[in-house]
Amino acid sequence: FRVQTLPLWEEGKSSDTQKWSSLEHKGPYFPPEYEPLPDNICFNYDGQPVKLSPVTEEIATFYAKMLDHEYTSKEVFQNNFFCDWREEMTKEERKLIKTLSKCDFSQIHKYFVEKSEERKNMTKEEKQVLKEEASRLMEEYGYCLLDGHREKIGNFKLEPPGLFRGRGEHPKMGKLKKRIQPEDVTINCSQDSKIPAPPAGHRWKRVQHDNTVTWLASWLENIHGRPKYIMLNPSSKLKGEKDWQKYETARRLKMKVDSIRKQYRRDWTSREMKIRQRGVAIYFIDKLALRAGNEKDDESADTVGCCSLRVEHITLHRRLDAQEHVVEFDFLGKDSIRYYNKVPVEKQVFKNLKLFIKHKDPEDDLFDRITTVKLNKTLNESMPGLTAKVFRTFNASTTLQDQLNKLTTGKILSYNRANRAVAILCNHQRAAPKTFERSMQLLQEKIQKKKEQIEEAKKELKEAKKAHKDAPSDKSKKLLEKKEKAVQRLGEQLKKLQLQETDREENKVIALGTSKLNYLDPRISVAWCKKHQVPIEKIYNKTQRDKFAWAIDMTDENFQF
DNA sequence: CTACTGACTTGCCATAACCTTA
DNA sequence: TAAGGTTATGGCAAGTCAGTAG
Repeated sequence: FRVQTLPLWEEGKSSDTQKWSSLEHKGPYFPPEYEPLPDNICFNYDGQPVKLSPVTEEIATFYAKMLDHEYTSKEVFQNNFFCDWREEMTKEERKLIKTLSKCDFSQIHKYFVEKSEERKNMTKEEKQVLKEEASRLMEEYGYCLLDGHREKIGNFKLEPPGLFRGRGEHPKMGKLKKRIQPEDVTINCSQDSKIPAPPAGHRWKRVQHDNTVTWLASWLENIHGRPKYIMLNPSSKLKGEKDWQKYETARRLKMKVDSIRKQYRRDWTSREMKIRQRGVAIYFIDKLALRAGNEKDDESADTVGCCSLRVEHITLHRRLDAQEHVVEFDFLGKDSIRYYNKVPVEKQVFKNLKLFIKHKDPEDDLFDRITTVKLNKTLNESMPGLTAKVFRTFNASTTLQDQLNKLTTGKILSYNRANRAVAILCNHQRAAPKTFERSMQLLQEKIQKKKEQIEEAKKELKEAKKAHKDAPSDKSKKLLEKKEKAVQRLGEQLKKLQLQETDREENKVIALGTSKLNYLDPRISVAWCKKHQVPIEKIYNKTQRDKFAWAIDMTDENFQF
């Protein structure tokens, strides 16, 4: 028995590091074995049909399936693929197949296009069978038993082999992602639980019983040699509590942020360069919601965050568009998403930036005296648990709360607007939907139609007015009122459509999902829904409601972030 | 300090599932 | 009832950050 007097973040290590006391599961689900192509489907080399060994053929199908994608035309992709492919070939195949451009995958490609077509054209019954099969799988492998509770697993299926794509200009694009064997997989579960059985004829790499970690299984992916894990679904208690804790940390920052801001402003004039750099970096992280920006190796796409910004990523403008001390940012961030922003900054920041870039080449680090580790150490001293990413959570949630407090209408569109403000702050982008132009056009046609209807209704109203004036009667009065109402109703409908149009237009390249799922304290949204009697289903779909069950459960309408 | 590893969160996208409309 | 559009879900890549060894 222990009375909990310390706040979560100061609790002793033992309770902080132990993640469960019992864990039982079925192990990962392995993707089906490779099914060789039918004999009539042929790979051709230099105009001649070649029957490939199963291993070589499988890899060929990976490439063939991707043929419509633009990236198969990239040199890096082709070279990586061809190199890895040749390594898996038999001696004879390797001797024969020497040039990718002589490889003809078109039959294989066509075969898979037809197959996917067939799948699309399946009957309802056939689809039903598949669905049942999937739910059986989910039932068997999709859940674990954690501390006696049945919890959903996030990704119980192992990733199938294929060709690595990566995001942006990734130097490893096209490399072969190998099939994971049971012998590659480490199982984590409790000692006294039923140990999952490896597939027949195989054994696990290892079975361990480590309750200081939350994963159920892990393996090393061969592209970067980094571990991957099977973990719980966000709806689980374990993840939910962690999520709650994250927002509580952000709320503690809210109490502390004034003094932290004062401190980093003082740091701008420090005698020590590293302290000045740190002060400016934290300012960027706070003001612009930049990510920390860990160092990266050159085996991945060239992207940066705050600490890894280079001189070439900023341009300083003494004046720009009637503003003073403007910093123009232009760099690729996480997932190679472009960050482009022109920001007026404090004069002292501007001065410092000038100093930081002095005598440097474009490809030199802007902040050469600091690292994310040092920066986070400083932040942690200001407030326990504080790291760079907490600022993103804090600023995102604060923005949502402020916006919702400002907009009092309680309409979904207002909520989306607030959500959008956050997404813009965090630079959450998406590719414009393929159907965007078309759906926009459809909406505009609808609006046009509505306008015509209004014209018509107005005309009718005018006539009714005249009729009522000429020969007033109960009937004419009623008609007049009816027409007035019709005009009003149509007007409202038009307004709604136009609002929808703006909403959609503004959302064209902005992704709302990421902030909703990862940055916005769900209690803000739950409270807003309660206050305005908006059903929570309008804001959160089923998955989201499951993930935020903890917040839906505990929050009343008075919650403020 | 740096380099490296491991565990966990965050992020965009393709496609499946669903829903509306002609 | 199929076509076409929209939304939900799964997939997996790519970040963050702590810990450890040297």
